[in-house]
Amino acid sequence: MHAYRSQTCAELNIAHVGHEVRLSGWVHRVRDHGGVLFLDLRDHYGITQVIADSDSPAFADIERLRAEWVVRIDGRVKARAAGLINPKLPTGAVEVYATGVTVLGEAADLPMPVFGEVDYPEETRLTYRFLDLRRDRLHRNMMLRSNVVRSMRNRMWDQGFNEFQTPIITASSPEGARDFLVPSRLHPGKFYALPQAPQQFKQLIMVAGFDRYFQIAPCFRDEDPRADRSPTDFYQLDIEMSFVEQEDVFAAVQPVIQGIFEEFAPDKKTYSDWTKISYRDAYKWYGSDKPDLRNPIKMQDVSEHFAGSGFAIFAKLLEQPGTEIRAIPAPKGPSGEPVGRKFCDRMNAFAQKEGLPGMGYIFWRQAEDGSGSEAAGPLAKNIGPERTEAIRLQLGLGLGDAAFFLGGKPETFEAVAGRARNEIGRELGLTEENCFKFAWIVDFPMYEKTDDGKIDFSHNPFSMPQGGLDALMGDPLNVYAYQYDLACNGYELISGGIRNHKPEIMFKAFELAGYPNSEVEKRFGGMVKAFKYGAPPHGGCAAGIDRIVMLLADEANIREVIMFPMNQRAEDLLMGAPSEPLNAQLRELNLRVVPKE
RNA sequence: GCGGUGGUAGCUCAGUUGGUUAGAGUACCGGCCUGUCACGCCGGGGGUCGCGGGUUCGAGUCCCGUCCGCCGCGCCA
Repeated sequence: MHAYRSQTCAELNIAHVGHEVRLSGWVHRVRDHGGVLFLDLRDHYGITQVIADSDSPAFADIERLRAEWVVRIDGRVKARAAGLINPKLPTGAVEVYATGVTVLGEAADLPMPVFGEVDYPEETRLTYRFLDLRRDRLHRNMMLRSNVVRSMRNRMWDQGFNEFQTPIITASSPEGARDFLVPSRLHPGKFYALPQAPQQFKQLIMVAGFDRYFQIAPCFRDEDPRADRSPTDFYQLDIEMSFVEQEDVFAAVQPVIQGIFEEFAPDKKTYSDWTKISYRDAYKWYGSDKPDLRNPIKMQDVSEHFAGSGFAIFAKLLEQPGTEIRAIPAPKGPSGEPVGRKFCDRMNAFAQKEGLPGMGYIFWRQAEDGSGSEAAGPLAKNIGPERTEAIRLQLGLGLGDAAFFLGGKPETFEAVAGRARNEIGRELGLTEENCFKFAWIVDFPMYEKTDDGKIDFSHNPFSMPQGGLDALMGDPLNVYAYQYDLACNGYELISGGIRNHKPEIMFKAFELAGYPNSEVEKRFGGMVKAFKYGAPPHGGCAAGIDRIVMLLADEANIREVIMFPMNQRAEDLLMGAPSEPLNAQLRELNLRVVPKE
């Protein structure tokens, strides 16, 4: 007999009746009836009921077992009588009559239960992560994650991609996020950095003459977390290909991602028409570069109806250059309930909470004289019936529907309008459930104006500007990059681009952002050098694995799909990270800690 | 850094307009129980009501400050 088990806790069935077996696992639950006691034994695979009565030599020992002790049970498989079968357990037709028990590991009083579905504080969950991971939900999420990663690798290999590993301790590169620095012992005063992504390495791999690279790569960024953003580190399916255009990358990636969603979310609809939306349109229509397309609401420019109208606030606003009035249509939901003043006022309050002066609105209600619909709301009165009707027609709205209006320079209100769109779609029940809707967001602007009026990269500095060197000779703000994101249900799942592989275009691109050639040589020297010796056109992308698993597991928080996540303050409550170094360590590194303030 | 929200037993929570000794479930300890599978029944231990200050005859409750958690904003190409 094996030292610990002859079967797992999921294996036994009617065919094993009469067999002498040995099981090991955790005491999931004990039900002590005095003369007979039941014990649910749990391992990674499942649960098997163990029974002992007063005739059993193991009875006294089993009686003192408590939840989460690790035990080995010797016993005999019994068929359960017809009325005693538990249909909720895969092993529910049998039970093991215990003849012996060995305690392999006792458990102290639990700070939280493993049994049951009760929610408990995240701080406790993270401090005792090993207990939380025993619970069904996290255990399932982690297995889902493992299977997703396996499937990703298989799908990539099947398409002829090769997996290579790139350094973890490497050079800092000012790509965007804050670096994690690692002090160098051999070079006092110098620091390594953890990679924010294997970006430069994968491009070097292309220059090195390999093709179709991928890696399940850890990425490190020292930025504040969000519900869908892990602090410190996360994993990407990193991809790069040579001799490709944007469409080639899309064609390689879509089958992998779509296949993963179809494989692991069979109960949900995975849409296969991945539309392409320009970055500017995404903001205009959805107020976001990662729109949730399950929500049918599409915002529209309605400036013409307000220019010179009786609504002075908007009419005045429109006299300033670069301003627009945008409408968020809010058609009544599937309930058929009219969108009324109460809802409109609540959304107006929402906009004010988000820092805007407010949102004007019109809603179309049953006319008091019964003659069809009439437009109500403060805006309708001010602009008069003709303009109101023109707006209604443009937005395609009718009785029971409403529309919200925002004005100003679009960049000042677009993001809030996008969040309002989410709220409206959710509250009115317009957002389609149980599905995944994808869109490639394309044509990202290469540059943006910072608050102090300077030109800086708005996204990835390594992307190829559309139009090449020529495009960089005009207004930088009109330059678009071969750069794209994949949006799904309001999340950014993938980000990528066709890379800039020409040194002269690269120097020019950085020059426009205020980086002299010397700076580029200094910070990206390795890559620039490589580009001087025969670089192929190349491009790729990186998919957020944590986020993909999060969507598949139907979790709203990324920590639910990460084995050992940090808390919101980037602390590991279980391992006690970060921690203070020993003085000896600091001396060896020639470092001194300067106390704050 | 800013905003929202929360903090009461190991855990999940209740606690009214300020009013006696702060409750329930669960977990833990003890007793009873031979067919449970969220077993049941009886009893017991367990509290700095996040912390500090204030108002009051009296504060878990009201006021001020502060710390911590979560969510969002900034930030994250």
